[in-house]
Amino acid sequence: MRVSDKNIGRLSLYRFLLDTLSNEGITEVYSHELATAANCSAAQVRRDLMAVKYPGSPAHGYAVDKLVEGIDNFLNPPEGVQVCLVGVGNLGRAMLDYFTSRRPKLHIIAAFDCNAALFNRVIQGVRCYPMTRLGEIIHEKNIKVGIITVPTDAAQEVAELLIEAGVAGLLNFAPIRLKTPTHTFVENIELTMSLEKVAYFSNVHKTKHEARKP
Amino acid sequence: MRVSDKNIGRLSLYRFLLDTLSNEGITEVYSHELATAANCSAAQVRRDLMAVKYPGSPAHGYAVDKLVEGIDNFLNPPEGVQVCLVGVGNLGRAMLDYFTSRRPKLHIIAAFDCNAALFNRVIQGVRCYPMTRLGEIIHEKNIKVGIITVPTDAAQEVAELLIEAGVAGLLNFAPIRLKTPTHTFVENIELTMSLEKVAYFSNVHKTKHEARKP
DNA sequence: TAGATTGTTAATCGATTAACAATC
DNA sequence: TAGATTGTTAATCGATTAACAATC
Repeated sequence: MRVSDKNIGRLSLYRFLLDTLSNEGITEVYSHELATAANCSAAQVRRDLMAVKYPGSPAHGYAVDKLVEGIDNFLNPPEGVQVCLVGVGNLGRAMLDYFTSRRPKLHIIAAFDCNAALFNRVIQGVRCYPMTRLGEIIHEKNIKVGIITVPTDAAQEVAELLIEAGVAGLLNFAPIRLKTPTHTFVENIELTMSLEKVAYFSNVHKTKHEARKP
Repeated sequence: MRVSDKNIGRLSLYRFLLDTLSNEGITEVYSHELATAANCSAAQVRRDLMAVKYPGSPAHGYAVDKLVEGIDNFLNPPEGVQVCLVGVGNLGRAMLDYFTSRRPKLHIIAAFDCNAALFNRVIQGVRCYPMTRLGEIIHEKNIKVGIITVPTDAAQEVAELLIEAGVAGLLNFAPIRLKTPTHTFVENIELTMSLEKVAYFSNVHKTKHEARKP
């Protein structure tokens, strides 16, 4: 089975729903329960979970804790993925806060900024370094993913520095299309698009088109 | 033609690309140029633009400025959409900053927080009000969209207050699935999913699956 | 005119779901 | 066993693209 962008997205979503169930003390879950929560069919859930290769049982469905483990192992390599963040402004701090202890195998282990007042400060458990040490630290700590939360003007330059230093994937919050080599994976967070979707599908437009959940 | 979530997303993306072209002083654009930039086919672009009903010309393609106008008119109602934001922490401030003057017809005109130190302060041109005045101000200013940037624990309660007050669409940054009535449109910003995608498709996994841009 | 692009339909492609044997 | 669910394929559905007449 080809594993697509959408499969990964749904697996991440199931993972999140399973966390919620786990917190409620629920130990078993059926495909149709995850389907309801994720807004898709039970067959879809079973199909997605096939990629994870964690088998369910006709009698008991899936064991919540084992399934979480299975999805984690599938999505992230066992040794974990080292992540850095560039741009410790409001958005950067919010992201350091957001990602703290959300996934055991995704570690933000360094932040970079050009503001000297931040050097060596620890924010949300992450140490802040000057931009000049970016290449050195990425090499040393084997960082493979970079989160870009710098102002738009600086984003392209930062992307190039990160790629040059050996990062293979970027999560980009700046509203520009980064020019990157084809072997680099870029995920753009398109916030304007998201707000525009909400504005469009809110009943403001009810007269034109029927609002619906996609 | 049915207008789907994806169409709206791409239109918003074209809109963004056109802004860039406009800044470079380019006045005409062909479908295949937008297609290259948006990573889709020229036919896709032409098909999407049909919904906008702004006609191109076989000789000159599309006029950049008119097309921007056309997309704006299509995506947002002429009178504009009033938006509020709840939760003026790091993320809330970052969003107030981000959305400033990005779309002429999407106006963030109020922010709410329970921190009394923020009351009546103006942040990025947006006045901050106490939560107790939420219903009153949403009515008064005819606000139809709410952005939720409060901590996870408070998100469900805030969503209910917003919907109660008459908001029709929500942009939710909290990592939970909000329980909302079916007539409310909710767009969830799934940041963990996004980071997980980057980690997966980065060459960390090259041995398992070929990394690709979706 | 010749060449290129637009608007639009038919064909294709891929993703989702229905269905069902195997299993508990 | 009977009833429900899993894993998996075939059928369906919807979105994307190829193709082409109309147009500049």
